[in-house]
Amino acid sequence: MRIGEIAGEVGVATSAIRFYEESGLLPAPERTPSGYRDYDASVIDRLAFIRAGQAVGLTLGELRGVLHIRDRGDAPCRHVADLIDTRIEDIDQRIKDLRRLRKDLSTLSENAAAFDPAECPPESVCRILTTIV
Amino acid sequence: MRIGEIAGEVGVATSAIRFYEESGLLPAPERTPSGYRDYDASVIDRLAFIRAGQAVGLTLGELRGVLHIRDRGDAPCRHVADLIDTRIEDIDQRIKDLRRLRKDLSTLSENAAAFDPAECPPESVCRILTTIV
DNA sequence: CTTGACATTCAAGTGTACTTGAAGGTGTAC
DNA sequence: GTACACCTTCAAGTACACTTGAATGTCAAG
Repeated sequence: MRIGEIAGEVGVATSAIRFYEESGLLPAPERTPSGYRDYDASVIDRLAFIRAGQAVGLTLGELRGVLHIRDRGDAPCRHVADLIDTRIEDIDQRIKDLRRLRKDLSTLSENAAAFDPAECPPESVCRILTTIV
Repeated sequence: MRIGEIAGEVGVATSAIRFYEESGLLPAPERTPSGYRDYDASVIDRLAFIRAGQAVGLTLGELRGVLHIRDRGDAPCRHVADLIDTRIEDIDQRIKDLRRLRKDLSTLSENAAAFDPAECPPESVCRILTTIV
């Protein structure tokens, strides 16, 4: 299969596929006599895996690690499970940070409603923002 | 005041200050006879404003907009209030997305615990991740 | 008078995940 | 035979907010 077919099948740009090859996420495929990349269907699973990993926020670097373990012949289950758990911790922290930020912004928004622009001194640029810090 | 003093005062790198000037967030300061930047204290408020804005997730582009309004002689209150409200909407969406992602990851993590690596077929790289998609 | 901390400019690098552009070759339908 | 979609490589660009490096100049202390 040519690169365009694969791309259409998986829903990813041909440039992304070449980029993944370049980045060590996909093996270099066979070539037709004229030099076109000639994939076999297995690359579709590999791309599906990459997409699934990205969808849960794993980086290409992390996915490359998983793929290398698989390519070595081992099952990457344990490694993937660890990545997922780390990801969960990251997300919990991110949500916490965002909640706090949201609270601050709500306060700012309330302050803003109560502010009279005519009385806002120019030297601090905008008092609304600095009321919280 | 020289750039290093300002930087120390506000807690920002000298390179960042030069970058802000370059980017139109800070006016070009006076120079000493030898060519050193010679700031007056007002730049400290301006940098404090930039830091406060960044702390609530505003981009330098947005802050530049606010500063330009202030430099035109107007009070940017209204504009800042709008930016804050937009930011709040963004954050609510982000939190929603992250919650959903977290839920998916929890499911994956549970699946992972139940998987036997020995029975994981190599062709899909790692079945854990693709169980959700 | 030299050392060392500080300053200057300009260009280029950082990280992430790609995309875009240039200049060209290939495959197939009409 | 020619149009047109598709493929190739390689370099550079994108967004964001800076940092780093090179080569050089300045200031205060000892």
